[in-house]
Amino acid sequence: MRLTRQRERIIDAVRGLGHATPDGLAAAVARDGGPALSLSTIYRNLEALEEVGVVSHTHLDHRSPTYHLSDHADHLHLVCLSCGIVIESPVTTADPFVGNLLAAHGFVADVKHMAIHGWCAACPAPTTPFSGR
Amino acid sequence: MRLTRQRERIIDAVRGLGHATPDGLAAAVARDGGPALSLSTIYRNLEALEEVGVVSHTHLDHRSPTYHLSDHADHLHLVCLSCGIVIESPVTTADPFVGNLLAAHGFVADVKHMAIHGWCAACPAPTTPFSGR
DNA sequence: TTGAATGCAAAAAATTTGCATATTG
DNA sequence: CAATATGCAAATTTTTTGCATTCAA
Repeated sequence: MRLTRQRERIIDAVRGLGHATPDGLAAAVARDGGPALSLSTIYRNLEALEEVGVVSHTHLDHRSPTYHLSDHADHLHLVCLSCGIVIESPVTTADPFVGNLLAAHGFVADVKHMAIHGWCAACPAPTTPFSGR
Repeated sequence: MRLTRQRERIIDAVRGLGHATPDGLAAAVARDGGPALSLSTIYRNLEALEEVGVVSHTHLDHRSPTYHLSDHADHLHLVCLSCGIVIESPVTTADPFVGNLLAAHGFVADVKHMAIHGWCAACPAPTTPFSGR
């Protein structure tokens, strides 16, 4: 795999943003001084860099995936359905749950792949057991 | 809210499919004998029916949302990243996890909103702690 | 009758793909 | 030099919106 200038810039941008969408990366890269990168280059490189293990992605919502350096992948994400804040929590928080799933279904869960949605401490959670929204 | 013929057909289709994407519903409704429904009607009605509490949606993947009757919303979903199978598990499986999140972050989790991804009993899970994919 | 609902077509938004050109190793 | 990457534009896919027409209550 070649180390191109655009790949370096993308990696730097991912590092700088922490959690970045393809679109957000395009904007960040455009801000770093160099010429803008084609969106297709960004998409193709995120895929390539993920394949090699440099970055990984999570779904914070049902829209764009967000990318981060694989070094920084040791936590799961909590997203508030009300205010949108993203909280990071150590994966160990989910250990008992992961254990239950393994015991009950033989299912090996990767709780980091998709964020857990709900309501943060600052936002009022619906009192009625969630209507599913 | 009016009970239109198309709404009845959509509700029937949701009931019949169990987990249905807007697109899948369009196909199912087209198969029930009557005339096809406009996709915009489907989208608008799913939103309206969810507002009223008749249906709710979950994200099994990062693409289309899947809808089900609210009656049938008492479980969380496990999706295999390898074969795609969808397993339903009682929400109580997540109780300890939900408790941890509340204690540690004051976060009220709705574990049903997004599916938990991982590998089912029949598929080999990556040995290396997941690379994030 | 009349406001809510539908259908259709066009607009958006997010990715993906084809292909000629440029670049790394 | 040769294979890999890039840029651009066009094609896809999914969802949303405007508007004239139809329909349930």
